Amino acid sequence: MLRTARMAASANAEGSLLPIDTILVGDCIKHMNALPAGSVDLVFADPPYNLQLDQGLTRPDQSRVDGVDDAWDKFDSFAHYDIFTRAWLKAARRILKPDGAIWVIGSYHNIFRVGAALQDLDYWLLNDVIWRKANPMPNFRGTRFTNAHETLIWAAKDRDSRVTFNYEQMKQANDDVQMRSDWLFPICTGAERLKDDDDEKLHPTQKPEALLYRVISATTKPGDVVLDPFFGTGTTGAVAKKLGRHFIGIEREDTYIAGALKRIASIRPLSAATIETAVPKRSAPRVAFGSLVEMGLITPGTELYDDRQRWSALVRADGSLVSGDHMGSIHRVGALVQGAEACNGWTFWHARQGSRLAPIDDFRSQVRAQMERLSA
Amino acid sequence: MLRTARMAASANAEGSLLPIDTILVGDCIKHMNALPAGSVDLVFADPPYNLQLDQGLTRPDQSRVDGVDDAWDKFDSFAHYDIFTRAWLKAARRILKPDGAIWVIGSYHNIFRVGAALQDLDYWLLNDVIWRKANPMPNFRGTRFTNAHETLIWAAKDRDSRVTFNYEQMKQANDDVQMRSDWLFPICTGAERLKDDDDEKLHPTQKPEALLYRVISATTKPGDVVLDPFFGTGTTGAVAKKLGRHFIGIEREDTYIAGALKRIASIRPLSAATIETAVPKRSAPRVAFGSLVEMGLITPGTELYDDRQRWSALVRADGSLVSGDHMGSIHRVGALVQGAEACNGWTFWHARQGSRLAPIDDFRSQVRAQMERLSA
DNA sequence: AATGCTCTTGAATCCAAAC
DNA sequence: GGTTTGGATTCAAGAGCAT
Repeated sequence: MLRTARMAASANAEGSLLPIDTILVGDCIKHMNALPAGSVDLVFADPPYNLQLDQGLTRPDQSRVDGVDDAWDKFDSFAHYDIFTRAWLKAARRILKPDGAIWVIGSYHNIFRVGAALQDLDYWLLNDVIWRKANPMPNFRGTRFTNAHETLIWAAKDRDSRVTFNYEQMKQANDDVQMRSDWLFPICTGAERLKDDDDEKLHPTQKPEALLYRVISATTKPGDVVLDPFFGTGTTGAVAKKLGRHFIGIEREDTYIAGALKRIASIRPLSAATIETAVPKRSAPRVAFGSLVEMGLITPGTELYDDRQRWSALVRADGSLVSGDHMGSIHRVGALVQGAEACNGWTFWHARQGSRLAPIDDFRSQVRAQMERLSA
Repeated sequence: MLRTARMAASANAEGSLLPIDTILVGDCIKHMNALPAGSVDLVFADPPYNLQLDQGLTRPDQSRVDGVDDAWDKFDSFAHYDIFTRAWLKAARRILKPDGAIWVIGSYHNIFRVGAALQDLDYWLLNDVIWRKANPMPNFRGTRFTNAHETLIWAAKDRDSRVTFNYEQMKQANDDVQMRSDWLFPICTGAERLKDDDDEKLHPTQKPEALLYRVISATTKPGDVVLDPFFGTGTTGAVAKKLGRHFIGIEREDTYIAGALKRIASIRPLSAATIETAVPKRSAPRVAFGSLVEMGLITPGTELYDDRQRWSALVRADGSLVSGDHMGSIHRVGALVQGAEACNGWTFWHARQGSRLAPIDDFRSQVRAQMERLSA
C-alpha cells in the first residue's frame, strides 16, 4: 500500500486521476510506476549524488565539515548508481506527456552518469545549465579549484517533443537579451534554509527557491503539473504553488515530508494577474496582409520599401505585391528581390509615414490591438 | 610507419625517448600506444563533440551559419562514440605518469559520455570547470537558452595520484581569492584565429589561448610534457612553448599540422621570471531585473513609479512590467510610457521604501554587493 | 588620434501550423 | 504523415572604414 501525505489546503478540485499537490510517501520508482502514463508536464529531479566522502573533511581550524554522508547517499559502485539512475529515469519518462520535459541537477560526482543515461534512454538534451554559486564552500585544502557550480540538464521526452519554453519571458527578465546557460544564484542560507528542532539544517542539499523559480517559470505554463521524485524539503512544491503550477512530490524520509508540508502550507500563490505573461508573437492570432488592405490601413497602389530603400514594391488590391518581374506574398517578394531563401515580409517592407519609413508590422500590431479590444 | 613532423627549432636536447615538441601525424590511439608508459605529465584533449546537426541554420538576417560538418565529427551512434572515447582515454591513461592528470573539453553533446568513461576507466575526477563564453553564438530561433559555455573535466590518473596544482599562483592571479570552477573567456576570433589562403577559418573549433594558458599554468610545472591527442591547429603547443613546457601533438589532417607548425615556430617563450601568470580580473557580476524577482528582493505585484510619479507599472512574476496596454522589460515599458525611443529602466523606475521612492538600481547594487561579499 | 558606425561571425543537436 | 508555406528569430567582439 502506497502512502500519501495530502496537502489539506489544496484538495484536487479537478477530479483528475493524478494525486495533485500531494506528497507520495516512499520509493519514487514504485510511485511513478503507479501513475498513469503520459500525464505529467515536467519532472524536476535532484537525485542523490553518490558522493564518495569516505573520510571526514576538516577545515584549517580543525572544525569538522558536515559533509553529505547520509545513508541514502551511499552506493557500492558506479554500476549500482547507474542501475538506480536508469530505473528512475525510465519510470519518469513513462509518466511524461509526449511534449514533456525533465530537469536533473547534479555535480561532477554524478551528472556525467545521469547525462549519459538520459541519452541512452532516448531523452533529447536541450541545454545543460550551470548554476554558478555566488557563495560556494571554499576548497579548504587548497588542492583544487573552488567547486563553485552545479550542473542542470534540461531534456525533452524525445527528439520530436515540442517542449514549453517561455522565451520572451526569459528575455524580458534578462534585460532584453537572451537568457544564457549560466545562471548566478546564492546557495540556500538564512531564513529560507529549513532547520530541525536542534537548529541544524533539516536537509543537506536544500536548493534555493530562486533556482526553481527560473526552472519552473521558463519551462512550464500556469496550471501545469511538475513532479519531483526526490522531493526532500519541497522546494519544487513551494515554488510550483507560488507560481500557480501543480506539484507531485515523492519522498521517503518522514522528517523531510513534515518540513515540506509545513513549508508549502505557508506559501501564498501569486495572483493570476502577476503570473500571466505576454502572449508570444508565435501564438498571437494570425493577421493576413490582405486584411490590412481590406480594412483600409494600407491603400492599394501604395509603394513599399525595405529599410534602406534598396528595393520597392507595389501593393495590389488583393494584398499581393509586385516588384519588377516578381510577384506574390509580402514574404515571397521580399525573398525574391533579395535573392534570399526566405524573408519575413512584415519586418522587411516599410511604408512611408510622413518623412520616415514604418515597418508594415506596425500596422499589423494596430489590427491586433483593435481585435483584442473588440473581443474584450 | 608512423610519421612525425618535428619542430626544427626545438630539437629534443635531453635525449629522452619521448618525441618532445613534435607533432605526430596520424591516429592518436596508435601513436599513444607506441609511446613509453608512464612518461607524460599532462594530457589535454579536445576530442570531436559528436554534434548531430541535420539541417542548416540561418541567422535572422538570413545569412547562413557555418556549422561543424566535418567528417571527423561524424559517428554512427552513441555506442560507436563510446567505443572511440574509451579507446583513446585508455591509451592516454597508459602513457601518463603515476601522478599525471588529464583535461578533456566538451559540450553537452559529448561531455557526459566522456565523464562517465573517465570514471569507468578509474581516472579520478578532480573538478569540472565551466568555460563561460563572453561572446557565444546566440540561439537564433529563440527555442532554448543561449548555449554560452563549454565544460572541461580535470581528472587524475587515479585516486592516489598527487597531481600538480599551482594553488598559490591561481589565487594570486585571481585577486587573492581561490580560483573558482567557472572561467570567463572570449571565444577565439580576430588575429588569433588562424586563416587559410582563402581567408577562411583554418579549423572550425580553434580554442582560445587564454583557456590553455590557465589550464597549463594551473596544472603543470615548467619543463613538464603536455600531450594533446587532437592537436588541431596547435593551441596546446603554442601555449606550452610560451610557458616553458614541452608538448607532443598528434593530428591527422595535414592542413591543420601545417598551420600549427608555422604558428608554434613564431612563438617566443616567456622568460623564466615572467612565467608568473597574469590572469584577467573577475568581472562585476551582471544582475538582471528578473533575478531580483526570483531572489525575492522585489515581490511580484509590486507597483513601480517614475521619480515624479507620472507613471506606474506592475511587476509580474516573470520579471516583466505591465502599465496600461504596455508590457515588457523594465527598459521597454519605461520607454513606452514616455513615448521615448529608449529608457534605462534601472534608474527610471522606483519602488516605495517607507515614505520615499528608491530607484530599483539600488536593489541591484545590494545584490551585487552581496554577491561580491559572498564570493570574496 | 580618437570616436563611431557597419559588417561579419562563432562546436548549434534552433519552427509550427496548414494542407 | 510528408510537404508546403507563413513568418519568427541574434549577441558580443573584432575588423575595417568613415568622420
